Amino acid sequence: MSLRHGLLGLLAEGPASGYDLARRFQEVLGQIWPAQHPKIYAELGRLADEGLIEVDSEGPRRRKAYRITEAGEAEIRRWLSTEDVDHTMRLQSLLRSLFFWLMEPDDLRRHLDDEARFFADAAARYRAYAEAKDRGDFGDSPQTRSMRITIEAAVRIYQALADWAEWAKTAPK
Amino acid sequence: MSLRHGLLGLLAEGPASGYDLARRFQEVLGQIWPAQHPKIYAELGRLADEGLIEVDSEGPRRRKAYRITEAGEAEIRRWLSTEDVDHTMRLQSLLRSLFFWLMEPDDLRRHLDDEARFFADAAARYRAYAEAKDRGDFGDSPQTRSMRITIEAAVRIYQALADWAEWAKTAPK
DNA sequence: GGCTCACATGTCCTTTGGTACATGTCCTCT
DNA sequence: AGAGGACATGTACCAAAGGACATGTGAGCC
Repeated sequence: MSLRHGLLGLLAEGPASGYDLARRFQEVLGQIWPAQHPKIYAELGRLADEGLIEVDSEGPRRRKAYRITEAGEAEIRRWLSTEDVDHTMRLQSLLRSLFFWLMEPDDLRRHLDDEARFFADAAARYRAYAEAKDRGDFGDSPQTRSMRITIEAAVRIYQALADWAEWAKTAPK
Repeated sequence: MSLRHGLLGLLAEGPASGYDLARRFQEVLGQIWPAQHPKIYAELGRLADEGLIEVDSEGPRRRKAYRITEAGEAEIRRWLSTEDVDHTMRLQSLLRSLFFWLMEPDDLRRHLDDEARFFADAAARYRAYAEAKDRGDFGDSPQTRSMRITIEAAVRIYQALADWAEWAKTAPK
């Protein structure tokens, strides 16, 4: 359960509403850490109950922005420095690849083309994002520097998968 | 829900018991597609109810091996060729990297060392596996050729992440 | 003034994943 | 003969994820 810590971490950057957080999850973490708004609102409620965050302001359209508390900041730091990292990935593309031998050659080629395109597009998208950051489009705070590191990981993973899909086309059937 | 199709795919290679399947999931797909035995037995029951698999043989120690049926093979093929791939990954390492700015430099360095080591070890483990396959240690069936492709993906992803962790150490804080 | 759209928050229900617990069986070693 | 360990299957429960549905609000435009 690290949605909890994902929210705390984002709130450590500054106050935000559930809506804001849902959008940030979607934009930055799209495929890498999906989170739907129902889960986010529910978790925010729980975090507030436990005193890890508190209501910062209420705005128009029932908007409710939260702010991290000292207890919350202590908790996210504790998580970052003492909890073990969960390294599971659950990549459906890899699970499927185990069963390529069941596919017709034509289907497989099409599939690998689609996969290569998808991963190359994703890599390109994150690469563009990285370049914008390097140009300074988003300023140069510690937060953006961390984000730059995250983006770099995304670029490298997607590029590795794109290369893999291309390589797989040449592998003996 | 692709545990279902993971099981069907593995059973397409030949009859196996829940225990066998749990071990194969653990060995080959360890971090890439974890599955606990309770889920596996439950899913096997459902697959049998739906006629996608059937009991092949009963052995000592209550062992029950299943065999894929024609309907089951049709279903796995249908899944492979017509269902969209789910590309979500949920990599906790990347989520955490967003919050590196909250960590003390010493903690962060230690963390990146651990991450680099973990990913490099994983890459090495899969690389050794790949080499054994290339030497022909596991024969040369279509199934092992598909497995070789899966392993190649694992090698590339883990290597990319290991390189990333090393790179992150040099990135400006 | 009314329409539409983005903003904003939530409930409810189903599926999936994971942990704990429980049980039975055969083999090997001492 | 007995102990321990790997083999083998399951139940029960809880946490997490995801989709469907519902509702209210302010801004901009025609």
